[in-house]
Amino acid sequence: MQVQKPEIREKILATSLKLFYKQGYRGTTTRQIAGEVGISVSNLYKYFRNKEILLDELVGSFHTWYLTGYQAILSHENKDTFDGVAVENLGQAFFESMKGHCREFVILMHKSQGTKYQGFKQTVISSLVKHIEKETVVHPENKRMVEVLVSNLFNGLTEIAKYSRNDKQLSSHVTLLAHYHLRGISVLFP
Amino acid sequence: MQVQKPEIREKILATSLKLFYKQGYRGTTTRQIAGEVGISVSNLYKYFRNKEILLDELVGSFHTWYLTGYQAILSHENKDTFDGVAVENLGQAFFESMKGHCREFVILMHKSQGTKYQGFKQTVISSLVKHIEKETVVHPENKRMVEVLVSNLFNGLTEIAKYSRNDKQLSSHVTLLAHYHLRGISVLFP
Amino acid sequence: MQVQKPEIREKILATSLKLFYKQGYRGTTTRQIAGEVGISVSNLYKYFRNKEILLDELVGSFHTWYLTGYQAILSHENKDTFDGVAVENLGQAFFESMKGHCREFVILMHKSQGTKYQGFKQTVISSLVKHIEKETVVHPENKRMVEVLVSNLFNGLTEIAKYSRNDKQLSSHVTLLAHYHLRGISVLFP
Amino acid sequence: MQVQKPEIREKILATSLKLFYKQGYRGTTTRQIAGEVGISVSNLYKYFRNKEILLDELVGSFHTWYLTGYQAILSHENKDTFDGVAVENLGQAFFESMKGHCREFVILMHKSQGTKYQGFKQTVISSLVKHIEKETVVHPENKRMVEVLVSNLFNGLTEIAKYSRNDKQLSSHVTLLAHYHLRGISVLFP
DNA sequence: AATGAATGAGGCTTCATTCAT
DNA sequence: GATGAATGAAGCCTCATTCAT
Repeated sequence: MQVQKPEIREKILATSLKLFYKQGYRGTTTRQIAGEVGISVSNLYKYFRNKEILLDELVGSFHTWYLTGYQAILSHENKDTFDGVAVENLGQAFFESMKGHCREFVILMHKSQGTKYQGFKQTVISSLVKHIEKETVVHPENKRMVEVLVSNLFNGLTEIAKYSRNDKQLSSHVTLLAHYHLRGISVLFP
Repeated sequence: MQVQKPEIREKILATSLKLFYKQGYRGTTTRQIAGEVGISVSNLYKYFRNKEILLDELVGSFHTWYLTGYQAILSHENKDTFDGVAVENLGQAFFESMKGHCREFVILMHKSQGTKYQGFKQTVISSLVKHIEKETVVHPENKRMVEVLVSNLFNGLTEIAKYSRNDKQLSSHVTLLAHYHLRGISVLFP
Repeated sequence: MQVQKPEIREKILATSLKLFYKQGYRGTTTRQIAGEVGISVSNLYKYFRNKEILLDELVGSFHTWYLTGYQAILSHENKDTFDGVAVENLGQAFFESMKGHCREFVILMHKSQGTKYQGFKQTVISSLVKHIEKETVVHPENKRMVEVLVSNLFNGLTEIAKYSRNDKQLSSHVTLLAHYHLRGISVLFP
Repeated sequence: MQVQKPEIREKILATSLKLFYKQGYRGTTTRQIAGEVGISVSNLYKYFRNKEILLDELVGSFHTWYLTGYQAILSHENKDTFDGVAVENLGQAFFESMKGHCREFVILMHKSQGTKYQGFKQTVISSLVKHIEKETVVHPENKRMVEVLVSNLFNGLTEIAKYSRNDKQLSSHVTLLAHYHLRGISVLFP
């Protein structure tokens, strides 16, 4: 509850983001974070009550925001979600959802084993699957396959998020991915 | 030295497979394995010299076999690989490569962080990407995207492996995935 | 309390002797002993209640016998000790004391850390030192030095015991050592 | 990273020295060290990365220094080794080599089983034996005996090291030992 | 506000020993 | 008489976390 130096706070967050992203939550040590920041471990705990809260600060609000916007899309109230921009299509929607938060997205998707966020990937996949099943008649023996393709969609998004260096690249590759996905998906609905 | 009672040995292997599969290698403790099997931790070590060897027994031979057959496919000597069956196309090849070893495949792909197998996923992806780049002219700005799509292909295989209960399902879904993939990939080569 | 096969019993003893001699008591494992004997560890325990008792069987009687004869020598009742042979001098006495039991002697001297025999070396040294001090006037500032030389004497005996392959060699080298010792010791009593 | 409170660090070193000295490296547990120091085991590891490093800190630099000076003596470049003092004879040389490091010497000689230093004793003995054989004609049947006497020499040094409380005592006893040794050794060369 | 000191819990592994068949 | 199965205690080490200054 004391006045903390914002620079340090930010540096801790930045370093944690980098390390969680590279090594995962479990694979990253408080000692390592403190070491790279250049402070003592005990000082780290002055800024963040514990390791999980660090993760919360990094991805918590994005997590909430993402799920909210995501649900909105799925329930067709999506005209104005994701940062106030009207989303016209899948590619654009996903681009908006990740823009500026690629590392958070990757952490949530692939690097949160052992935390309360570990179900994120499954959640977003399942939601979209259910949505699709509501909208479309899915042949029972294809149900699993729909899950696979949705998983693939998010896997692709995550991979793109990993290397994207700017919005333009992100946007164009996500669009490509959406096309790839949509063209491919027709396999299931001949 | 001595051959142990198969029931327990098998139970350990089955339990480890289940837990590694669910929580990953690192996320699974010897205590937990022993606990679920219903034996003491020290007894576990009578059956398997250490934790990594448990993983070896589970995926080691599959790992070797997979990489061998995989290289054969990539170098076009693939007429008779993967269990002696002639493979006519991508779907069939991947089906043959996973048949009967779905859980092993999943563990190698997604659950081997912190072991000598941790590079498996990257290896199979990179190999295929290089292969594609040799065979096809890939526009530089699409290179990353090829990686994404290959990653997607293997992600799909892994997801299918997760729920497949019999060869027929596995075969048909892998084939579907291959079609989905090939149809979708045309996006990159308009 | 069942009838045990003498061959196995002997083989266990022989193997333990060899291993304790080579690696020390602590450095030798019951598994290793059983393995080299070719029986199960649990069977080993049918023959010997525990690891320390194994050591007892190997060196216990020699230990008692040694100390008895040794005390006899020190108290000048040594005319007929050590295997019924009259000992005329130091070299002969020590030869008699070790003859046929070199490995036991070495184990007692150097390889019994962590057992009730670990004080053996210190005991024999101290006894002889006290004896000398009773027999001779030792200048106070030389007292420690007497201990050193006695320790040296036993160290030499142990080293000779390590490589001696027959009684003749043992006898001659122990005699040499005694001469070396006696000639050298005069340094203290000029 | 950080410099620790010297008191505790020193207390750990002192306690380890004492315990290694008394019970050997293997016979001493981290629990025991921490217990005697009055800290938790985990705290011990804040000061020393692992058990072997504790030993290194205790004897490492002495070990290097000793072997260097020792080789110098053996190759007759020994006029000015061991702390810059010209050594005129064996006794003086050994005194210089041990001065101020008696406990380290003892640990290296007798208490380092199971560590990288375990060959020290054999090394110094073998070196000197080889040196003697180069300088002198040793009758084949006496070769073993030379080894025994050299072993005895170092055993004596170690024993003296064990109780020596000051340089004067150390010096005079080492000198006495050298005389004892040289006078005794003439037995082999009559 | 910052840090060195400290720790309990838990992770992997080995060992001597017991038990049921 | 022999053995595979089983175990508790202990060993080394790391980690997230707390406390006193």
